[in-house]
Amino acid sequence: MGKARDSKRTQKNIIDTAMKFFARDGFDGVSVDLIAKEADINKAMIYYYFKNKAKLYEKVVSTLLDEIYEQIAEGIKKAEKPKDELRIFIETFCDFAWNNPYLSSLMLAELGNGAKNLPDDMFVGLKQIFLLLSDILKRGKEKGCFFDIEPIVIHFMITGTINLFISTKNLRQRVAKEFDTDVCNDCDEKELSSYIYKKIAKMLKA
Amino acid sequence: MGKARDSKRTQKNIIDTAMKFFARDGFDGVSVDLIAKEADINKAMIYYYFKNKAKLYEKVVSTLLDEIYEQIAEGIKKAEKPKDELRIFIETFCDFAWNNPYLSSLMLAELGNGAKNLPDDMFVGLKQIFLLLSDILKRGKEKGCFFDIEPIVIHFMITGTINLFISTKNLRQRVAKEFDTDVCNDCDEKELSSYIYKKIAKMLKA
DNA sequence: ATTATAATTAACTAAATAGTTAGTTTAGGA
DNA sequence: TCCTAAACTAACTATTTAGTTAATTATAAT
Repeated sequence: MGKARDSKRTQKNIIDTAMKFFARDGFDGVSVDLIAKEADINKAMIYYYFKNKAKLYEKVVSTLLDEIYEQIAEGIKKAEKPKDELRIFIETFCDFAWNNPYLSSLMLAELGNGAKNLPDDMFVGLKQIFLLLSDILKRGKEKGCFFDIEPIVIHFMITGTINLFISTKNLRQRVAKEFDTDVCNDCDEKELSSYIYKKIAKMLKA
Repeated sequence: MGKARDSKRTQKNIIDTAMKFFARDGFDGVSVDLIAKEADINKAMIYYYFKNKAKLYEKVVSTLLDEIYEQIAEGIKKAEKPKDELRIFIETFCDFAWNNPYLSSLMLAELGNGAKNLPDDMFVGLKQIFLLLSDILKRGKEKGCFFDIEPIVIHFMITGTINLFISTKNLRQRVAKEFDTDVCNDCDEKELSSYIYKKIAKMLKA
């Protein structure tokens, strides 16, 4: 029944549980005791494998950022034109965030507080994703298909919109129930990414 | 030397100090003891005026949201065409957030965690700001100047971009120092808002 | 089977935390 | 001047927190 010792599994179990609660309540909003209890392991195991709470948090964030970076970088390879690269960037980011909703909360939290929970050499993960888009935009500019580019602003426009949309899923439902305002509650990730791509592409045209 | 008793001033002092630290460290990242110490008042005064930590936080958030709402609503009145309303919405939001940088961190934090620190009747403040923009877009659509609108997505695009840009000021400086990537560090709030307006306006055109 | 080592546990500590309480000071109106 | 209510303080409590420790169990190689 899966109670045999298995260090890999214990570690994954801790990371997954920690991710869930760090995303919901933030670094300071979760206690190590709670993570241990929810993961159904002894608290000392967290210190055994991750040294301390901060290191566990780093592991959680870097796990997510590495994964999404890989997926986007992989996807872009298939593209030919900058416009396709842009579309794939948006689609892949959206798809990943949709299926790993903890990413959006964690990214917003870290960007919102100046990455204060991440050590200097760790927020590189955030930067790498930005550079991926920045390069796409630069190539597009050189080839004459994108105009009047401020990469960091465009980056926030795309990733910020997606992260906010995904992390406010419950909030938007509350709004829609109490007042009848359209807040795209039925919208799925394909519709979201295609709308954003369409709009951003238009925005960058000559 | 301003040590005379003055309940209004004490309360403002508490709110201002709390705002600063809640914005930097989040609701769970700040202790009431710290706020009291930094505000140089007795901790019991916080409970005397605000009942508890959660209520103080609500007061901080609603203070900011009410102010920005008022400023935008006031500004929009002067506009004639929907395009001007949109421009003023962006300019005013940008201007306010630039001069009250705690707003951006707090908004991102609340949106990122589903407003879990706000009671049901309080996230209305967030919604009101959205409705302001939503109405502008609706009017613009009726008058034929805006096309293919998803108000909530456009809202996140505008406010998300501004909030991220402002709350990452330090982060962007770190990035720019270590690697030479352009992340708009010299950009002021006028340039930011005019760039965003230009891009969003183009995006919404027929 | 023995043994070394990796995985796991229960029980602990010291500090920090939100919130309370009982009492003291101050200002302003009667 | 005296009285009252509002403004303020110091010291406290009960709980939670991150992190530790010493002892125990399982595993896999010899």
